[in-house]
Amino acid sequence: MRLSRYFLPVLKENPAEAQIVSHRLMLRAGMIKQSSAGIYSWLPLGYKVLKNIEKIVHEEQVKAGHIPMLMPTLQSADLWRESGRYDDYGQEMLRIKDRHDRDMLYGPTNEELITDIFRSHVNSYKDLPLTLYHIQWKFRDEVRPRFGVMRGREFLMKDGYNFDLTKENALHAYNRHLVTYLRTYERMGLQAIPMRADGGPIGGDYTHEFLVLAETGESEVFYDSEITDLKFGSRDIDFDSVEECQAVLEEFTSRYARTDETHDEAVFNEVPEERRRTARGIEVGQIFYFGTKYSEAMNATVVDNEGNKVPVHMGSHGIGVSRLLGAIIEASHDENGIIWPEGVTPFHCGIVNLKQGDAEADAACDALYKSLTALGLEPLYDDRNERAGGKFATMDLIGLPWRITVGPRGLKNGVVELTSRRTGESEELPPEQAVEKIAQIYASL
RNA sequence: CGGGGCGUAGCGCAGCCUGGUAGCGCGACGGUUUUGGGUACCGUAGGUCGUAGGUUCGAAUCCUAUCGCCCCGACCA
Repeated sequence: MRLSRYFLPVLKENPAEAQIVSHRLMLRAGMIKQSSAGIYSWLPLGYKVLKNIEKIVHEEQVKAGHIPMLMPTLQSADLWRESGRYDDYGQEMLRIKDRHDRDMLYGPTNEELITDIFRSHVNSYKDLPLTLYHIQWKFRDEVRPRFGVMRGREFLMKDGYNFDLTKENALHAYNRHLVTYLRTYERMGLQAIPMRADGGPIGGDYTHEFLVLAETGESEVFYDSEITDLKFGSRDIDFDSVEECQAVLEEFTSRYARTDETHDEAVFNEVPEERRRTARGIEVGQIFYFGTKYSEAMNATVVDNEGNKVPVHMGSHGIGVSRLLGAIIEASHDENGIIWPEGVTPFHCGIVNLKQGDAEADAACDALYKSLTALGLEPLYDDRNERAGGKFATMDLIGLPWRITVGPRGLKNGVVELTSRRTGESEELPPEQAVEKIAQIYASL
């Protein structure tokens, strides 16, 4: 993409409404525009990152055998009356009447809908196990939306639901989700720590929240410092293997790690003092096993191998897709702007032409652009007639992890400059080597 | 929902107390200049001061109502 033809409304000054760094940077980098309290338009750059995150979530779910689908945002109140949550949910639920005066609602979550779909079409234990998920917009009418997309009223969320014959099978699904979530967050350049959580209104004894450590996090967290040394890495997991998934669960959840909701000072004090950490965290996902709570209320049953009608064991699992943008920025930025991890960056690299209009520089940039594109990479070429300082400032602000700087001075020696946004380190290379190096970096992800 | 604050040009703000021709910086646009980290100068455009009502000869300014937004707290898959 040529910047002169793109839509990237960057702001030089900080908008008054934004207090925390991710919100400020998203507004300044032209990623979002507030439409009303807690509701945002996603401008092209923000939309690109949102789609990249969504893609990673999909890929990891599909790898584990979970099946994508899509349920509507607007739901009938009837199903919610059946589960008993129409009255329980309170004012957070946006209630709407249609022209026939029927009660509708903008879904804050989808347990009711998915359970209804399940019971309509699944009757036998032979159809289990089954895990369905979707990535869809949700609406929760928060009393006080804040922190930009981190606590909006409208937000994009992946929510998945597993249906199993037995508790054991459902717990395997739980573990499988834990594994997929660890991989998902790592691919986005995040360390998200599974912490024992509170069941909340959904209930359930088995639940973990995934927390990204950040000063601006809403939850206070307590953990054993050994846990931050754990990496999932590129290990291969057989998702059908109960033992393998269970082993991952044990590896990642056996050390102390809890939010303030479940924190137990006495247990915490058993951790050696030098390893005890207190910090703040951003919740970016949660997994639940809640047994037969919804299946019983909504009559979602299967016939087992002895001919008995039994309620299915269920769990639900969520990832806050839109919230992740804020979380990633909170975890990865500096005073000049965002620093995107390679896994989610909106463009693979930037090309800065220091002297627009100089025939040699223009030609070198065009050539770089072509070679990168030919390799399947997407560069953002700043071809505006701006001064170098302005171009650098824009690139730093929008946070592309790699930048190729092209100017007449370097071209005289046959080199361009390749700069890492994260470290700020530069090296001078012939253009084709710079392209190759970037290609290698992305190929190794 | 309790407490606090703010709505004046695209963005950031001053002016309001003490009523009298609506300002500044950045940005945009045109030009000159400059060109390796937000260059300098000249010029231009852009606001019925959130909205409605009231007081007044006269309201951005005072009064009332209302809408919106932000912050702290409570709340929160």
